Amino acid sequence: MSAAGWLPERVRAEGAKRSLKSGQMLFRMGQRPTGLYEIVSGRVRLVRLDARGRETVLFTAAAGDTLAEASLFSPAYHCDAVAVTDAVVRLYPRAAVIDAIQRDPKVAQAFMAMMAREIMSLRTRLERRNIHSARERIRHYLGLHADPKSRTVVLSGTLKDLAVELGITHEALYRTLRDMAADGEIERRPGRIRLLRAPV
Amino acid sequence: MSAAGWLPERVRAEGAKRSLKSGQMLFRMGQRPTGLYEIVSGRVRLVRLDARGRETVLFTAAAGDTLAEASLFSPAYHCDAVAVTDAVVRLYPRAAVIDAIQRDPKVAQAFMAMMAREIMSLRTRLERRNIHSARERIRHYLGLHADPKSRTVVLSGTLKDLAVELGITHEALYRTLRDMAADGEIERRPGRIRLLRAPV
DNA sequence: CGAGTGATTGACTTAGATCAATGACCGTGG
DNA sequence: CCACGGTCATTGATCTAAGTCAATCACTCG
Repeated sequence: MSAAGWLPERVRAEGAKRSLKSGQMLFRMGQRPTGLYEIVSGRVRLVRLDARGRETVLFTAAAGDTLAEASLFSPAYHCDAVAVTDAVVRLYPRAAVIDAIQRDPKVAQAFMAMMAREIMSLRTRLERRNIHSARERIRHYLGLHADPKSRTVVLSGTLKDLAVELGITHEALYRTLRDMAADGEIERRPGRIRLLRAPV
Repeated sequence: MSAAGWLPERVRAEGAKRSLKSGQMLFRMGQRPTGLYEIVSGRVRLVRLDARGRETVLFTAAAGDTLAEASLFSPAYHCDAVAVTDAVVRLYPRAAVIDAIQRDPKVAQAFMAMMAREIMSLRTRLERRNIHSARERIRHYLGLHADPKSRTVVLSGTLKDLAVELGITHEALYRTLRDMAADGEIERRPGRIRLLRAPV
């Protein structure tokens, strides 16, 4: 998770929770950034007006995601943030975060490591989206998330969530899993999937 | 670009070019990281053996991409890197990079800002892949890449490259652009596309 | 006990992938 | 200077995997 585990206690303690109703704005383009947001629950969208004047979604943040890291280094928000569900966020004040990073090399190091990991993860997820076949996409996901020892993937959320992550409909996911199980490629148990053998 | 423009001259000068033949390994999982790679030309893949023992692609790096940032903070590579075309990379030694980051807060700041921007960009590209319709995907891209004044997108590469970025076949891209032009939504000129009016 | 959601399966439709062919360029080697 | 091989751009025809719509069952929760 890109949760703010890298932040020192001192700063974490300053994190102020804020509740948003669905549709409510968290911040607006052009405003001076107030800090780093962490989504506690619900979903928040980063939205920008494009060249045509239409709203275009840059990113939909869900629980655990961190928002507006880039704004830490910039004098103004480059997009709007609006809650798409009722949501709770935690705000870590900009000054406190920057101060912690500059004061303590350990914190800076941890912050950079976290961002580097986030980049890796995003690149892998993007790579997965280059795969056209649903089955291959599922294999890509399972192969990388299975525990090497037990060859088992513990599902963190629902199958519907997984379908969203994979970029396919939940129906397609159900059907493909069913087929993979029928082919003896995987074994299904509630909340987990076990890889059985290499496909033909 | 995530090019290493944030690196101080001193370190940049130490960057040693290395040429790879297609298929050649750049580094292997488990090895001690040597530094930060920047792709000059060609393509290099990050590959890992998954739980099933199959090779799974984590990321395909192209010119301008930076490789193995995460390994800067880790004692061993977590995957293999192999050239998929003849390629040229530049290596910035690990010690020099880390030293520069720790010595100069400006460099650290720039590095963090670069990573934050990279994260934003990746998230936006991932968001785009959630869009199912090819036309909407193209709109998303054009809307965000058009110069707001001229409403014009200057294409950096070929249309085939753009199709890859969008995750659709080049045929689908050609056809959709043709249709959008016919509908008066865009205007095409060699190497650039101009947004005309909001779609119905 | 309804209401709400996840899981699952069936039927039907379609956007986009695939396969194929053509013309425009472009560098280059004889 | 030109023919040849290679890539890009483009369009047509065809096919199919996956999306869409819809219904059912199992659960959980207040």
